[in-house]
Amino acid sequence: MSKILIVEDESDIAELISLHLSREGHEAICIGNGLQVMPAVLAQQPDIIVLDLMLPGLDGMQIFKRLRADTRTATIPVIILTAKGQVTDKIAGLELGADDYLTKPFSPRELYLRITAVLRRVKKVTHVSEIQRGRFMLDRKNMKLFLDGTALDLTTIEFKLLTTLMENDTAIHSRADLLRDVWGYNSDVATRTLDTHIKRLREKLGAAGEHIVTIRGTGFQFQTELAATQPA
Amino acid sequence: MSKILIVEDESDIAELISLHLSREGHEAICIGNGLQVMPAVLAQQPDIIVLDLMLPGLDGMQIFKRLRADTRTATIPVIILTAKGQVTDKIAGLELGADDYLTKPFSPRELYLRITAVLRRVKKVTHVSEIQRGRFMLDRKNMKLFLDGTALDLTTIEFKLLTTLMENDTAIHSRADLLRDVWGYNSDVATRTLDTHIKRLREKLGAAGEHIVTIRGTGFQFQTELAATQPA
DNA sequence: AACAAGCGTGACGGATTCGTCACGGTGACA
DNA sequence: TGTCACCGTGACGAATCCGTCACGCTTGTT
Repeated sequence: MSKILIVEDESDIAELISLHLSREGHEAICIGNGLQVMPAVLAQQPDIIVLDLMLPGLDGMQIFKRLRADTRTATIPVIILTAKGQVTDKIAGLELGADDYLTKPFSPRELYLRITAVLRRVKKVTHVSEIQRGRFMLDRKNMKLFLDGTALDLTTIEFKLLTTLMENDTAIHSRADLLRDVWGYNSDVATRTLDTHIKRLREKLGAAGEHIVTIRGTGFQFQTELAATQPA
Repeated sequence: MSKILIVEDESDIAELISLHLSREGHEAICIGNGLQVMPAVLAQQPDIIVLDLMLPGLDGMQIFKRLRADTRTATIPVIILTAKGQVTDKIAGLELGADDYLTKPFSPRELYLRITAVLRRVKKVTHVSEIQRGRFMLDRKNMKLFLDGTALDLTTIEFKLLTTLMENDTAIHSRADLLRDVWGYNSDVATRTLDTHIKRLREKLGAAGEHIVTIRGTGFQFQTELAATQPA
């Protein structure tokens, strides 16, 4: 559920949009130009704004510029509505930082799709869950490992094993810990499975496999910075 | 809040650490080597011990071995402090079961980070990478789905598909969107793959599979709250 | 009612994944 | 130096995963 502020003077259009959006589970608030837009935005804190450029009083573009100038509202996504003829010269709106635009006439469904698309895009950006360690970057969302910028495909277990190791670099992960965290084994079982997967990980990492260090008799450790090797 | 026992003879270092840790909301207790370590540990029952190996009297390593030998203290995490030069020969500490080590000089912040990392690992405190939607709870970390509290195993693709759907419930995900987000397909390809995986997901969800709704001609949608079905 | 487009479903086979085992190598310690 | 515990590695087979296809059903339209 998202809160959507609609700035539109034609009340029938506003109602139509609002009805459709609320049916899809959103909260739609409509205001015309008679009311001040900026105070309404600050009061309502909408997730997204739908702005008609063809407002009779203050030019819609002026409102838009004001929204972008104020730091409190600059990050709120805006979808612009224009009439058919305005399109070309008003695409300037996009260059000013609008997230999308729509030309009248349009179907409520179309607007809805644009809104959800924009919301998804915005929310995705702020929802990144990544682990950065030196040359390594773990992308949880896409279950990928980036090594020096190039993507590597890992299997489910490999990914989880590496994630566990990397989440606490500098920490030693005992065999029992890893078997518990990655495999869910409770009791300490004697198995070579862990070793095999460590090996497969190191293989995929190539030379960078050295970052997975064996602590003999104890377990394994991910070292972001490799200890300097003594030259001969 | 955790209780941390610091075994350190240099009082200024001990105070610095203690001050920093207490500012972060922890309870820090400092003792030097003049006092008996083992009795202090047994009396205080700390959540974690920070042990300086460079104690003048009894060797720090001896204390550490004793901590590990006693069943009452063997499970308490220990972070070892060493001077720069000692590193290589003292890594032996790790093999004896230390959870982490730090070489002097170090910043209090660094120690704090290590401590919280170890505590998190031990306490199994998981990150908040969870999505809650009605009866469903997605656990990103363990790639599991909890439905009404019981865990369901999903395959990699199934998990990602459901995650994508659930991240924006109320949004309709077009076939093209899903193929792009889950499979990484760029162009719109005609395939039944998506349908097959939707079906497999619904199967695993059982009756709750109804939460995945088909929007004919458009795509799919995850509905946290099912629309009321009209009785006959 | 007839039709077409869109969707659900079962089955199949190739590909991947993963646990296990045996064997050889390596480091620790006496 | 000998011994032993521990670790690395290659191979193998079972299980799973997953894309594809054919076919039938459903839905919406004329």
